[in-house]
Amino acid sequence: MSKYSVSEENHIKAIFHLQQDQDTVTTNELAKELQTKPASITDMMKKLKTKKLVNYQRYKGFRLTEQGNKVALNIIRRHRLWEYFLSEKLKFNWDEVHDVAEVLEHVSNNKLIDKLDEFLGYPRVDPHGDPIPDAQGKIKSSKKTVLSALPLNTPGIINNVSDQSSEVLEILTHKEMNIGTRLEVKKKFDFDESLEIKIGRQAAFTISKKLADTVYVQII
Amino acid sequence: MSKYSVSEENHIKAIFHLQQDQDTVTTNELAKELQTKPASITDMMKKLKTKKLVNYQRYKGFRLTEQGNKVALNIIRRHRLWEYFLSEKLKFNWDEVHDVAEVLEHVSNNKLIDKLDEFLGYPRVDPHGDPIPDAQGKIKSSKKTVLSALPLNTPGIINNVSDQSSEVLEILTHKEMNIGTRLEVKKKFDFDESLEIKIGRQAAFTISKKLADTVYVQII
DNA sequence: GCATTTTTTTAGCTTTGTCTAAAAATAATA
DNA sequence: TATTATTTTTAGACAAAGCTAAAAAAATGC
Repeated sequence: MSKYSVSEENHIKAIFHLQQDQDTVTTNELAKELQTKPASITDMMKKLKTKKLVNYQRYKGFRLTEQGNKVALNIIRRHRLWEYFLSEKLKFNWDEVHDVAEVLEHVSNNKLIDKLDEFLGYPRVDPHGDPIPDAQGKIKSSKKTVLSALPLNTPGIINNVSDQSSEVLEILTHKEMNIGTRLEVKKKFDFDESLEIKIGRQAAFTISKKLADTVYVQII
Repeated sequence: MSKYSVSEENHIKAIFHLQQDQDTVTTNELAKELQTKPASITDMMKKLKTKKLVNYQRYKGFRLTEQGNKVALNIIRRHRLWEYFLSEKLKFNWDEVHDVAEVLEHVSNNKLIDKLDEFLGYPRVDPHGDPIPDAQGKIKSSKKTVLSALPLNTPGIINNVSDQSSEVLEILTHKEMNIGTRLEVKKKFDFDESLEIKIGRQAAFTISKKLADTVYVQII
């Protein structure tokens, strides 16, 4: 597996994430995701096409090739292992790990990553509950139920948060909603779709639909 | 402390090392050290001068400013902490850590480095015995005696190896000469200045002057 | 189905960091 | 000291990765 530039890796990773819930990624979408201009995306797609990492025809959108997917999973593996390291070993808060891992993920030395994996005890999920691909790029995603769709009075355990921003993670921490937290939905308000949540024997509290859409639970 | 590019950091670090044993660093020397061309060095020196990191007048050589020294010590701190981490935690051999640390040293997040330092237990030397600057950039260098100058039958403990190449480090490992190893010089041969070394109760063996010049000991 | 809007691409420019070739300054030597 | 050799700098070019403005293609709306 050859080496790619930081910029190439960021493009590959962003396409990987975007193509999960759509069959083709557009120039504008990717430009928005990477906070860059559409013209720059076109240039990069041409380059990644010659490197056989994306399938691309002009005006037709794009997707990663098999090889592109492999590269993406490797980057994601590095990112999530570093996140786990920062959180478990260096005691970073879960809302601080993402930005640091964004830099560390580009240190592409496979021996380093495999030894880090071993040192960490082969963790299966990162601090946000996202699965960590193994050295072969295999990833097992647990089936996720979004909190906003959890039926009333059904106990669930938070196992994933889809938003990595410290904005969201700080609110969740403040409400004591962490990975592994067991909770139930006690009430749903039609007016604004907000939810009343109960954790353990604490008093119930209210969260917005928007926040509940970022949290995933496993029903137990 | 602002952020510098990888290339800028590499230039700063190289100047720092070169200026230890000379009062002024020349264009050609730095070009050789960084495996680049003299013309490129001139360009970079102009840039680092405007950033007040080097004192430089054309045709007159250069040195780091106070600020340049601070930046250099910070880079060296990062490098050596990562080396320690790779060696102690990830179980890399001491001849493998340098190259990986060359990349990791450029991740310039102070919180990361300070937390790494704490996690590692504030180590004072890296796997080659080189001192690790603290968060304030303070560095304490132990007085070093070069092995080739150690008097006969005087016990010493290896506390530093000045060559980071795996070539040298592999030979030393093979001869069981590591940081902390206690040894004595039993004989010196005038012809080629080679030395006969004795470690513990093993049989004595011979090493070349060139190798002995890379090893430093503390006399006990 | 044609005009308008939106999206995407192209063309050409900028910056960073490198290079080569030639010119200028300094150092070495006869 | 004059000449030659060496070192350093300048000038100009190139690749990577981004940008703006304009052109081209596709999508939308009446």
